[in-house]
Amino acid sequence: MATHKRAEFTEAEQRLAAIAKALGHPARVAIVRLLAQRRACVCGELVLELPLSQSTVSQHLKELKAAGLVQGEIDGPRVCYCLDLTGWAMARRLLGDLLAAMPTPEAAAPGCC
Amino acid sequence: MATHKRAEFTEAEQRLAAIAKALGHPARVAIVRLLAQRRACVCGELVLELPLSQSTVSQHLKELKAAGLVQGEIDGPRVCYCLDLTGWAMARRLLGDLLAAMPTPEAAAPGCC
DNA sequence: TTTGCTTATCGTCGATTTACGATTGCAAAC
DNA sequence: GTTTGCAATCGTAAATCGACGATAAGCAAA
Repeated sequence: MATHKRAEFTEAEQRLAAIAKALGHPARVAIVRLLAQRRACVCGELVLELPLSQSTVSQHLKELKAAGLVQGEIDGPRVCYCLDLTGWAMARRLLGDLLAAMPTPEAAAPGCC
Repeated sequence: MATHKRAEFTEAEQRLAAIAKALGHPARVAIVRLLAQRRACVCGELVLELPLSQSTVSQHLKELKAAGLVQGEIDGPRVCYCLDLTGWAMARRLLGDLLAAMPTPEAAAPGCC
């Protein structure tokens, strides 16, 4: 099998993978969509909008926060969540780069498949 | 905790999540990048380019195939892998939709955070 | 047919994810 | 100082993931 190239993975690859992973669950896609929709920051309303328990929603929010896609600020007894626009700018850049590198069906590649 | 809305999740949310999940690993990002780079379909060369064993690479390819992002054709003793352009068109659409729904830092939202 | 190469699959292991209820923590209101 | 309400965390259980070596399967050439 020869030896590996041990190239490990690029910083960009890991960042992109982390963002993609954070979006790799329907609930988290739904959450960011909800946050984008009502620009005003909802908090526990998310629980009412989702078919999940409060603790589960809290965990998903934690992962989105870790991925840098969501911010949370304590606002009195409740917590105000909203999108982390800086993180989304990064996501836009990384995803855009990847998609730009992928050929489109129109520009059919001369490849074998 | 009131009762849930039981909205479950949209078809689009699930599709997008599946695609994102497939890209949620650095190795798989690296694989699709390699496939885009050398338009000609590489096969086991991927193993040489990645710091992973043959079986692991095969599994990642299987997941990418399941997500509709990669195609494989048997070509004699080896297998010819390449991007599934139809799948990438879908990915482009779904990811584009999501990113379009997200506010940019310039268009600062009047929200609370 | 047998050999050799390439890829897929099996079996396994530990780590991680997903989900939930129960508990804790915290800030405001009483 | 209590009480109330919201959200985070803990603990847990089932499922999935990521990785590997070993083994099987497929095809071409010898």
